[in-house]
Amino acid sequence: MTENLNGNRSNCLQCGLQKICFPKGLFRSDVERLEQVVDKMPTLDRGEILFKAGDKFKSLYAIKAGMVKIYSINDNDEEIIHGFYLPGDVVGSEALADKVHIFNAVAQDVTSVCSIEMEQLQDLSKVVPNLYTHILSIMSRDIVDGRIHNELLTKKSADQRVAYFLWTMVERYQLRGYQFTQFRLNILHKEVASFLNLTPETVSRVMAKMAKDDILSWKKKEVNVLNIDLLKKLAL
Amino acid sequence: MTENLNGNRSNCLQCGLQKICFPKGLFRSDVERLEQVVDKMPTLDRGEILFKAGDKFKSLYAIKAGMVKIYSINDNDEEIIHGFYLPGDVVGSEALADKVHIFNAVAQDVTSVCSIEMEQLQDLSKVVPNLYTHILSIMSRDIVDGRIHNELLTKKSADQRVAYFLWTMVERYQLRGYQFTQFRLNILHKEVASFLNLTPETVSRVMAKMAKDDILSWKKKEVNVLNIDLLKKLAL
DNA sequence: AACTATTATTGATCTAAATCAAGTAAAATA
DNA sequence: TATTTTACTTGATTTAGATCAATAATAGTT
Repeated sequence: MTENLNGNRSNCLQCGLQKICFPKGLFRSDVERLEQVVDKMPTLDRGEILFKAGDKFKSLYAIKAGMVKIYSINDNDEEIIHGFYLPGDVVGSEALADKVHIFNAVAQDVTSVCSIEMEQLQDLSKVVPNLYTHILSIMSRDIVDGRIHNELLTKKSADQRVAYFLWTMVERYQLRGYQFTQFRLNILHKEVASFLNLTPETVSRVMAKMAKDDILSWKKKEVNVLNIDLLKKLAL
Repeated sequence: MTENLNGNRSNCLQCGLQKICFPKGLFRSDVERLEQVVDKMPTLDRGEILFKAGDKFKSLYAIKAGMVKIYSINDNDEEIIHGFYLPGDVVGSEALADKVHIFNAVAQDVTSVCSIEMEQLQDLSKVVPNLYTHILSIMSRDIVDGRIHNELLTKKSADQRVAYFLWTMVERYQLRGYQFTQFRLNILHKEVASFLNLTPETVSRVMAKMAKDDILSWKKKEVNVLNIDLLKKLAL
């Protein structure tokens, strides 16, 4: 195990995200060992880069606070957003095969991230085999999420896509114990549009309809959920 | 290591797919050990099920010959095809998190499959740590493939989607050392349509155009590539 | 506070591919 | 082989959401 001189050693045992994040399902003794290879990184401001396409892959990243957006740029210079990641989520695993990142990850908001160096993690896995099982789980979820998202984009109407996006954000914040009937969502319409394969105009029109129907309002980054049941019904 | 009484022990070292399939990148000694946990399954006929949504996950499957289609059924009873898998490809990893399959896998043609029981694989990984690295690679590729496919479905025209699909099939068969200017492709138009989020009518129209332009013909399951450069150009 | 640059809204028009329709061809079954 | 079913083809019409356009609101900067 290498010395950690500059990095800020994290404290998984104390962290409120234990039940959601990387230590999920590990024994207390294993989490104590895991801590040894997890570093807290300097806080990122909105727009700051966590990694970008072409960067060498060295670590997985667990979001501690804030939000991270994963995206690529296509031939048309369009930004294609593949996901928004919240506290407890782990990003970077798609680079494991080639050890090079092929997507970009930027802080969507003031964001704090723990880095888990892959080499150290693999060393530790020899002692804590559960760790590998856990990475496998995270990745299999990513595969499934990708396919579900595919289905959303290809089989659902604009109304359903926007409703589903908002409803899952509500669900995810709720799971993390946040206030979820009223929360800050620092995402632009054009980013939602990119994620859902719509135009900002269409997102705007759907939002207007939702506000009119007293389902949900989203003004100046503040989401107000007015009728969660109707939102869910629209989403599914 | 449990006894293997009924299964047909496979022979990875003799298999022509070594360079593509699961043993890729493993030492000869490791492949010898891997063989011990790989069983050849009875050949599947077209339409026969490898696993279906709801089945308990026990094994990963490596395709030895033929083709496997992975799909789900949505609320509208539509078949949503997530991928066609060729010899050397490994399927089933998306079930690792919950140990339950949520997609269906059926033989698209006469198909032969090797099964790799996950528990045995995990036992073996304690001795051959490279094995885990390899599963991780396979899964990270699946994640990336999903996102690339997403981009195909959302940003490309019907012409481009069909061209890309055919071109990748050509590439994949070529990689496997098959004849690729002329090959059997036992997939229905409506299946291509499902995979590419199009209608069979649109696929038919695109194919008609490609035949007219002497790029590629596909009649009675037989593909004839007439101009691979033009096909590639259309695809990218 | 004034200025500038983004972002969001709303309406009018357009378009790629879906849907509808009506046939032909191929494959499966008797 | 004849019959039935399933798959493919081609044309006419429709439609959801994109694009174009012209403000309005918001955020960032001097």
